[in-house]
Amino acid sequence: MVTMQDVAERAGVTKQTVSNVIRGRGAVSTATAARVRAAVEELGYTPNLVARSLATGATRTVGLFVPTVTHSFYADIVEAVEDVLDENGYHLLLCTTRLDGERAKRHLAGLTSRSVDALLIAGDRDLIDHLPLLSEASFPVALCAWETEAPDRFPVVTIDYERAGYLAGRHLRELGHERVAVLASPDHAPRVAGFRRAFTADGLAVPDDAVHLAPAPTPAGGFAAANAALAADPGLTALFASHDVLALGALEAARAAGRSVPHDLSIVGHDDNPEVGLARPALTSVAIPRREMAREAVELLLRALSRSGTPANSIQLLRPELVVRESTGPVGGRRADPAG
Amino acid sequence: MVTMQDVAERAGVTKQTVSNVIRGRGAVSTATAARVRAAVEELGYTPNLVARSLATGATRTVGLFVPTVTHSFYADIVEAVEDVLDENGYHLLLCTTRLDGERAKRHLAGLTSRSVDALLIAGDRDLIDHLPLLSEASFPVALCAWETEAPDRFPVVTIDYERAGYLAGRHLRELGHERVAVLASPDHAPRVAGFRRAFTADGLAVPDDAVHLAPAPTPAGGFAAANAALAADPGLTALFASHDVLALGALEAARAAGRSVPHDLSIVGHDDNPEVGLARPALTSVAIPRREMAREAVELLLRALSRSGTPANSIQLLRPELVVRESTGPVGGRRADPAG
DNA sequence: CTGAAAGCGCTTACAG
DNA sequence: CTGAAAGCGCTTACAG
Repeated sequence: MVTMQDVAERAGVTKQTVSNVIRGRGAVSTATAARVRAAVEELGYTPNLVARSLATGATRTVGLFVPTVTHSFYADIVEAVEDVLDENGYHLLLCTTRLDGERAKRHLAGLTSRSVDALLIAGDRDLIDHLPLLSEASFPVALCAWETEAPDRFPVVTIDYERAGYLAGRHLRELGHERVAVLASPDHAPRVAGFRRAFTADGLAVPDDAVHLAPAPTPAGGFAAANAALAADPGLTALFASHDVLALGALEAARAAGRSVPHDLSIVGHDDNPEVGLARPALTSVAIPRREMAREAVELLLRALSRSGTPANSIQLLRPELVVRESTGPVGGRRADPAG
Repeated sequence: MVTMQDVAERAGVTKQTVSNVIRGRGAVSTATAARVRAAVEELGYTPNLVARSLATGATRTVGLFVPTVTHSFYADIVEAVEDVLDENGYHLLLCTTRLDGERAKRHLAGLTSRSVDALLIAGDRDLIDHLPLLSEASFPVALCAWETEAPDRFPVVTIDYERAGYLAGRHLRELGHERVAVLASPDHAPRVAGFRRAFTADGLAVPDDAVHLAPAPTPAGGFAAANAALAADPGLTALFASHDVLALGALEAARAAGRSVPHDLSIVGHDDNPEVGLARPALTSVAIPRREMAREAVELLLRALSRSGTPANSIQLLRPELVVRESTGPVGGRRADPAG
């Protein structure tokens, strides 16, 4: 491979002049610079980034941990992270942990070995036990998409999940619903709490036994939970699913039970995944700004890097937004009027 | 940071003895090794991978280009690639090109600078114009998931897409269908050709005007194409969609046209994406072994690396498989008999 | 504006 | 089985 030394000889200068020209630093006469550039061109020189990293101590690479990339939520995060990185001349080292704590730990150890300038961990509970390993890390670390129990050692950029649930609840309240149930995943306590708050704020309550845990975070799980909810209280007029996939199952359950949505039953989801717009009826859902969240988290990291300091140990909450579609309507089963 | 030299001093040896112990190479007495290991432990030493890379010339990192990660097809590929890499002690540098040729080119240049040991490009037409840059690459490069015009300079691991289309066609033929149409994306010529071959093989034909290009690779695009197909030939008994998303739109179109699937119209998709099992009726589709394909491609690369040679310039085709579900049935609209 | 020196932290032959 | 030397290809002060 052609080295900086080769270019230097070709241009009749020393290698650090070449270095100066390439980095655009230091003072180099335009004539010399031109000669160097010509030599670079002729030789097809391209700097060895590994050597540069060893000299500078920076790899211009950021590590990202996500549980998986097969969910649109994390896929969006990965792409948003990559966008910010790209804008700033950084590369992305990706690790999906896939419910494998050992694997997560192994990769963590690899990254610690100075191959990464900063690290972002997106909602990755596979890593929760290994996070202490990072407290001695020599590079900035941040957490994002963390709904519960974020270790307070690291800066966090996440969603105001409690408010997300609240928005869903308030929407249902505004439509007049009083008897409602929740289909929830175990990890979604904050959004469930927010949902309930919207009712207690009005002097109502969502009793504990109206919260139905889904056996799995899948449509089938939502189907089962919705059936359970409907069986427990046939007088329900609305359902909040702590995740869209559960809501999709709930739509099925409503159909199976002969209940028309939203006339006989309103359903609100959470996350606003792309597929929910395709459901019939299109699902009302709480949209959470995933890409913005990812951007903020990376920018926090990059800021820390440029100040060569540790990031402020803060927690930043992005605000969710309710997206009203067709699956929610006023209590009482009034048909919507097609004409405006 | 603690260095190898620090460990050596602590253990009372020289640094290359430490190096030997860490790499498990060279002959070191068990007593010395134990002392070194103790020193490593006490000091919390972790080797600097960048320095090692500079010395060895290998980064143990493989680059992967994909168009996006938000499609389950590519998400699966990314995870499969990562699995193989992880099993072999390699890291993943990910680049999603997102229809941005300039960005693709920029990243390509970055990787060329010796920061990667090998490169895998998965079905990425954003890079097609920049592939020549890679012909001088000093590391092995492979292509996978390439349906058309794969440059014959690089080894390719892909799907026998022609056969995928053929399987769809043969299935329909076996069910007795003769008047069929195709909903296609422009990039899917091979699968369309395979589909047509199943008919010409039986002395029938799928005329050119029975191939309808979808305006977009979305359900809406499939909907429009299916409507066009049905309008052009109301006597159609079956539809082949070159991609599942189009098939999803076709299901809608059938519903809108008052045609029951599969009784009045059979529909076959392609790719066997996870969501098609959730469609109603569940979609018959051609499953393509994406993860296996990705594994093979990475293993090819890794093999080349261990032989420190260039990979054989070959093309390897993985075989697709038809998955029959509910959206296809015998021609003639006979209702399926629920009892065995 | 340009050049000589030292160093980043490791590994690779090669002596002993 | 262990150590002294050279080198991987850059960058960072520092003279001139």
